Amino acid sequence: QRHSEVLDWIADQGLPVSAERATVRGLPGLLGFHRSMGEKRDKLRYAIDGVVYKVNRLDYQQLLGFVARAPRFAVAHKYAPEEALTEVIDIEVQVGRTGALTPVARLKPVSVGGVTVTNATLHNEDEVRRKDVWRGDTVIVRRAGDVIPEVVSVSKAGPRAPSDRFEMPTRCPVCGSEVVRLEGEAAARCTGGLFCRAQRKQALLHFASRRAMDIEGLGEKLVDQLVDLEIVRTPADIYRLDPGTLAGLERMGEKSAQNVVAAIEKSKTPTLARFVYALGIPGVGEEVARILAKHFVGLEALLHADWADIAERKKGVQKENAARKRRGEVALPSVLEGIGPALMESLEKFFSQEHNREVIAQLTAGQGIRVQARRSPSAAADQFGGKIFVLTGTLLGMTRDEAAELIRSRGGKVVGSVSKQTDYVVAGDDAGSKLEKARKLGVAVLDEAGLRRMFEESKS
DNA sequence: CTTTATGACGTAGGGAACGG
DNA sequence: CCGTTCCCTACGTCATAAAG
Repeated sequence: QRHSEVLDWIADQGLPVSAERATVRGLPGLLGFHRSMGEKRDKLRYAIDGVVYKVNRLDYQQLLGFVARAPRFAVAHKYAPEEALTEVIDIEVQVGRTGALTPVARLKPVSVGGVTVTNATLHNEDEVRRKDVWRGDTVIVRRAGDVIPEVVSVSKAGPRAPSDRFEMPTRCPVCGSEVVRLEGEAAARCTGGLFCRAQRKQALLHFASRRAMDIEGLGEKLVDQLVDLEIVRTPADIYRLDPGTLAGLERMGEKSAQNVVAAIEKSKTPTLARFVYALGIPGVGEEVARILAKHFVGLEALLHADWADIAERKKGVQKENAARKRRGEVALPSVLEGIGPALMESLEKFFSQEHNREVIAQLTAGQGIRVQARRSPSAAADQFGGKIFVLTGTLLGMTRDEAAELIRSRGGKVVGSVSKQTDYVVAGDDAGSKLEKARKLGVAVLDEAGLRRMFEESKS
């Protein structure tokens, strides 16, 4: 957090101390500690990027709890990241998976915070205007949070010729399709869809990625070759690859080709959630895909969904619930909770395009991909009946992702932080604060063996 | 309105395997 | 055999979307 945000945060806690009066290891004031550590920073035998303040009373910690990614009883106060001056050699445009055109500053290589920075995203057209960055300008660069390169501001405007100004192209630099920027959106987008090489490549990479179809070895360079040589046009073509074709490509030997083919074979029985995520529908990430997979029995049901009707019903339920709330009655379950109008429109659009339906048909009918149907509500599937799990520490026999999937498949829910709502905390090696919190709240704690025993029980 | 969740972005660094 | 190339992931911030 930045300085002012930290002050706000401390003020917001409603604690009986102020930032200046709170003490840390005998030093007066959090900010004083921050300052004194800042002075010692260079002399330390290790690198630090800031200081963490924690509320050191367990009852206050409990009160404050957690949000998804962070505790609310602790906050990082970072030192201003190192900055450097460099020149903007060019501002180019990148085409992403969803067609978004992202301006990227190509920089004269410069060392910032221990790494050499040569590129920095400028996010979108408005951002370029706001920072008023032109080609040839000298800019201040830093690594936001000491990680991601960022152009802070222009330090000295270069000799600016009219052609040095960044203009968002009106035609996609890769496929030449029209570029549009929709009302209220920050991104300008290529309308070429999957006919655009750049979008096709990104879509294929996403399709194959670990959290989607998990085809190991199908990376950027390989996809580049496959698309440029027109060996692969759609995800379905991936499943037509044979070792001979692959082995003929650059940097691909017999071994690599075999490995890729084996990985492709292994990917043929995805869960519905993974398959939907792999399709790369705009706005549909892992979480939304999971919600859809839970709601629809299988792929067929999803393909035949009447989105206008669902949106209508959702609105109806929301209205009814507002009325019920006024009357103090129990609310009805929401229709497709977590999926609003914007996402429904995106889904409707994706599934109404003939091209997309064709690819899905090829994958499932032609290439033998069997999307796992949801299991019928057997005893096993419902074993955990909505019980809430938190995973912490390192598991030995399985990864945390695998454990999470197993729990979900049995009707359990996996969340990121421990609260009174949590039913079980599964603690692996080196479990930290979550385990402490579970003990504090009296939440049941399982070790890996205990979790496995629960899985075993569900089989019988 | 506020709060919460999520995806996109760039670089380093480690493991696997290519190819001379 | 060994230098080189490729794949993959973590990390922090911000924009955006949904729900409260």
